[in-house]
Amino acid sequence: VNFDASAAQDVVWLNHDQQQAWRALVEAHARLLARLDFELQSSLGMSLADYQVLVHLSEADGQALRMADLAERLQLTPGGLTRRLNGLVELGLVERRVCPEDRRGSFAAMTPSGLATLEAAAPIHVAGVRRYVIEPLTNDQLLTLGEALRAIDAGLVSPIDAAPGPG
Amino acid sequence: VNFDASAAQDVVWLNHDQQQAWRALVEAHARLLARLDFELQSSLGMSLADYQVLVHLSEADGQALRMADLAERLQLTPGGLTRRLNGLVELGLVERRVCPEDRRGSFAAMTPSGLATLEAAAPIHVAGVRRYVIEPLTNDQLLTLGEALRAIDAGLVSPIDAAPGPG
DNA sequence: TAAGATTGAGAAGTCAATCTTC
DNA sequence: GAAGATTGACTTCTCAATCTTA
Repeated sequence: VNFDASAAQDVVWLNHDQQQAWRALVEAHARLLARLDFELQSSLGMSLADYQVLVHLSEADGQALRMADLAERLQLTPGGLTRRLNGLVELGLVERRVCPEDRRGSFAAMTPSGLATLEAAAPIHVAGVRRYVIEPLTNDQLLTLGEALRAIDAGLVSPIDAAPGPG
Repeated sequence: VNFDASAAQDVVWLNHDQQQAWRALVEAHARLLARLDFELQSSLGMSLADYQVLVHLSEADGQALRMADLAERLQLTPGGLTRRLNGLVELGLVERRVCPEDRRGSFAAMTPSGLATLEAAAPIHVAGVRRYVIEPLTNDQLLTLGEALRAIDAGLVSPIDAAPGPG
């Protein structure tokens, strides 16, 4: 590991490659998600955010998840998920169910209409991912991209309690 | 859930590696930016969004940029930039200047206080980028990550006019 | 008392309309 | 009329407070 022991005190700047990689992450991500959202929106009137809810539900047992569980997968706060689900419930794509074993909790469950909508949206979304993420990359680049991003993610799983101090 | 191929004639699904890379991009990015924002917020009371404004201004000639130019670099709409700048102006970190050559336009210019704030924030931000992006990766991974993301970005520069048709 | 979900208040962005200047 | 910037109305999220059940 390339560890500068004085890093806590001395600012070590970013070299060119580091700067480029970091900025590319921010910029490419923003443009990519905007494009994928636009394509779903303009073809089916559906947001990428709502699509993601249906994707996660479709992968769950019984196509239903506890609110807290779904919120974690979507990286949303509880309040945020409640409000996002309201829209999906009004559209009839998802329904709430009481949890029989813990009546504080509730399930978000995909409806048949939600499944049909997901099946209509998935080809459009996947085509976008292929077009903008898969096709521009070599197979090697794709593999390393995934590896690198999972390594970054792994370094972030610790809870946010405080900024790392010099100790 | 497995979708019937008849639901989408020419849809080529994503294989495991493709799926992993795409999801890692979304999830790692979200966690990373949340963390970097949190660290700036908790140490200096500054948002990552405001920090980005100062960074772009600091790199410009005269440490000032036209609003439209700055909006494009930040991937913001004109209205969004106007509102973000309001906050920075109230804090005294940025000021508006009339453009002498085209009085429709205006400049966003960094103030001395803005520069001082940027210089205080930069070490914190850079330390976060190093900690969460640079250090978890090998040098080779970092280089390929940057290459791959720039390739993705390059495929997205075309204007958003319509969803790509079957052609 | 605490945990799961929702609600009120507010932050920060978008879109469309507007005002000013070209 | 068109371009640069701002504003009004709205969307979608967060945080903190609340309500319900464990």
